[in-house]
Amino acid sequence: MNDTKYVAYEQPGVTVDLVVFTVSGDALKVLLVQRAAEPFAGCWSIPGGFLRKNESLEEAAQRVMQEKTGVSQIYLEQLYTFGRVDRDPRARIITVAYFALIPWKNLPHPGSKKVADLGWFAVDHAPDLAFDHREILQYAVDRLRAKAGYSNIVYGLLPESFRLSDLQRMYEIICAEKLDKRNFRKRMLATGLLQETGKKDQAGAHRPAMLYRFIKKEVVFLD
Amino acid sequence: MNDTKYVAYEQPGVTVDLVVFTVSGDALKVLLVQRAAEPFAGCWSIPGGFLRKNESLEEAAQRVMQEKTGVSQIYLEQLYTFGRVDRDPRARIITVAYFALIPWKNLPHPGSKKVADLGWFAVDHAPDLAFDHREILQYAVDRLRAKAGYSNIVYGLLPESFRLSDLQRMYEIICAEKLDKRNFRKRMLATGLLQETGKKDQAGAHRPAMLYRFIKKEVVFLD
DNA sequence: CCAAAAGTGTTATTGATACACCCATGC
DNA sequence: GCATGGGTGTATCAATAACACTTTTGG
Repeated sequence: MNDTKYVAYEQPGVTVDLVVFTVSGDALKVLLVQRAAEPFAGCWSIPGGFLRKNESLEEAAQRVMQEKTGVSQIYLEQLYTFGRVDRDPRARIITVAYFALIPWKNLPHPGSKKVADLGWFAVDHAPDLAFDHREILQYAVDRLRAKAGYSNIVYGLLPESFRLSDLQRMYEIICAEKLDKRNFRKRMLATGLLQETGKKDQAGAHRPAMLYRFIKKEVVFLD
Repeated sequence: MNDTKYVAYEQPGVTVDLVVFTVSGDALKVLLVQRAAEPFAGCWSIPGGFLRKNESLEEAAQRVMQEKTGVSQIYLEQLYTFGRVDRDPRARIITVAYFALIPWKNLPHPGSKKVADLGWFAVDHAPDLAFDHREILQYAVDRLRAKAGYSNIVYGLLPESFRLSDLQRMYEIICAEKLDKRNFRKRMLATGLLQETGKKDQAGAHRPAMLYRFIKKEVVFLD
């Protein structure tokens, strides 16, 4: 870094935007906020906020997450930093985008809440978005899809314990392709990342399923 | 993004830092600048500069590259944005780090130049670095090594035309492992990304080598 | 007893790895 | 003629992909 002027008033604004994913029903969904003020009043957008003096980028992202969903300590990953000169018509703003994964069941009021101006949208049927948020969303979806293929990242979308068929459903929904049950189970169990809980799920008129949990609560690259 | 205050003087400074790699001899090297002023005066650091009002992040990175090496239009990729609160003792600064690849032969005065306060260092023997630049460098090296494995990214380190043995050397130096010549050639030619130039290199007391070029001048994922 | 999801192995195909000799040139 | 790097093919092994039936439960 150079020692050019440390004049803060010359500096752009810095925000943190959060692409929050969940899976509910049979769709990958993203959390959006309806804007109240101009520009783009009434338009949907990705939730975000300004970086504060005494917090790191990661802390800002966790704070925004907490403010919007009431949930903390979830999986967050820095995605990309967007800095087109005219991306905000009011002022020069650069935004550090993060993406987050959260199990549908862990959300405070699953489905019913409909807090004020927040909404969950299937990523394939999202409305028009403010600013360059369409681009940010697309970037996040691409990254999630890619990363699902070579990591255990989907653990962030599942509750503490789950059936192998739940896990398979996550992969199928995220990557939008059907998988073979036997090969899938073989491969997953071979990773050594899963552990039987000993408990069995019982819901529905069929044979009960063994419940599993992830041994590591962090992203690991497979193979 | 929220509509909280657009007060620029509350905002952190934004810089762009550039981890510039090249391969020379048998080592992966990085470009460093020796700092003149405090803090960390005399200490080596990653080159960078403040983001200007009328340039995007990418443009700023290309400008810094031009300023430091005299080279433009090279492969640049955004790496990560670093924002620890105390990463700069003077003021709150967040930095968007990029990494760049450049063929040793394309540098203005290969080796001899030694422009002022610039130097090339083997990444495995880099000196202590200012600020959090050690962390940034490590992040860049990890990314380059990983990406070499599943993309054609090394094209950025080679001149327009090159021998297959040059290409193999790049992989071996970057990933620090020896590769089998026949398997390597088979795999590379199978990607369909290489094209014979028709010309042959002639340098040295041995059979001349066919020169190849990359068909695509962009990063492509393999397999 | 019927519907619905759980659970379980084998074979075929494909891709990855290991490995050694002859060739063209400059000196 | 010898030293130097260029160029080539095959056999083995490992990973992946394709594929169908039996089990346990609730109603």
